[in-house]
Amino acid sequence: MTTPKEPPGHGEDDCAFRSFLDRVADKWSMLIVVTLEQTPKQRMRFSALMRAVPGISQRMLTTTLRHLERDGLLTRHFYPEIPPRVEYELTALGKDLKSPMGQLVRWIRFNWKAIKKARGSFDRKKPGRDGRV
Amino acid sequence: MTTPKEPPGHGEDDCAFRSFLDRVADKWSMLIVVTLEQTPKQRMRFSALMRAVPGISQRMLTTTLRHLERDGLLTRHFYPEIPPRVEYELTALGKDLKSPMGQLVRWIRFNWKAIKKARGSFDRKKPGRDGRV
DNA sequence: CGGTATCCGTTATGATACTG
DNA sequence: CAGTATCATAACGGATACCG
Repeated sequence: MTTPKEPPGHGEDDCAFRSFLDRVADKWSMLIVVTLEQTPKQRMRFSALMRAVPGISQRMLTTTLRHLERDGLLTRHFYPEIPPRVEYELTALGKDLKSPMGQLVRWIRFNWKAIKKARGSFDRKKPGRDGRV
Repeated sequence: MTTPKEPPGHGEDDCAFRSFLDRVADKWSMLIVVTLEQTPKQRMRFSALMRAVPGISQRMLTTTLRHLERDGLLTRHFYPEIPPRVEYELTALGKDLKSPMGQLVRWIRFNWKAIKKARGSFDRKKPGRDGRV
């Protein structure tokens, strides 16, 4: 974002808000937060997260975890053993976020069949306009 | 999404879920849905949305509205007057979504100062690692 | 194990110009 | 007014290789 143009009538506060929306309204961020929410131990190792969030690449997991750490939503616990062990845990702020985020994810899980159906009928009506699956 | 590669061990259901997450967990989608939620008339014209969602370009507004329409979250009412008038309104599904989505947006509005602060202290500790605003 | 660095194709998106 | 079309660019994100 980096304050692209500052739309008139809105200060940097609004722009900052947007940059957080960008971060929080992110697929991987959501999946990681709800995954950490659900684990009984409250903490998960890097490799465990990798397995728990299917489809994520090592690079995206690292990147997203750093962003979440930077935003104060989780903490990284590094144990310099051999082999090294790293555990991630939601902060108080992160635990507070898991409720609204979890609700949204649950909403999608519950309603995606309706969305799928809507997409089907929309594509049938307007074949050439937005046919991308 | 277009079913990119189907990560092993997960059916199309999971993949479909992801594609909806991608769509719903989107900055512009969220801002549009919560904007439509808040308008008293329940409906908004294209130009009104353009004004209500500061910073969005005409192209992104059109694109996002089409996606939301395709997903069955809003309906497009076209009045072939001169000049033409188009109004957008949340469907029942869209109105159902506005609650979890609104909560998330409200959470960010309420907590972004804490996030801002967290970012500041993180960047002070690790200057070279993730300096992007 | 838990990363980091790099390459590189795909997608997202802003700017601009044009139209019914 | 409410788009559509086109272009250029930035950002995303996967694959791969290497490291402490």
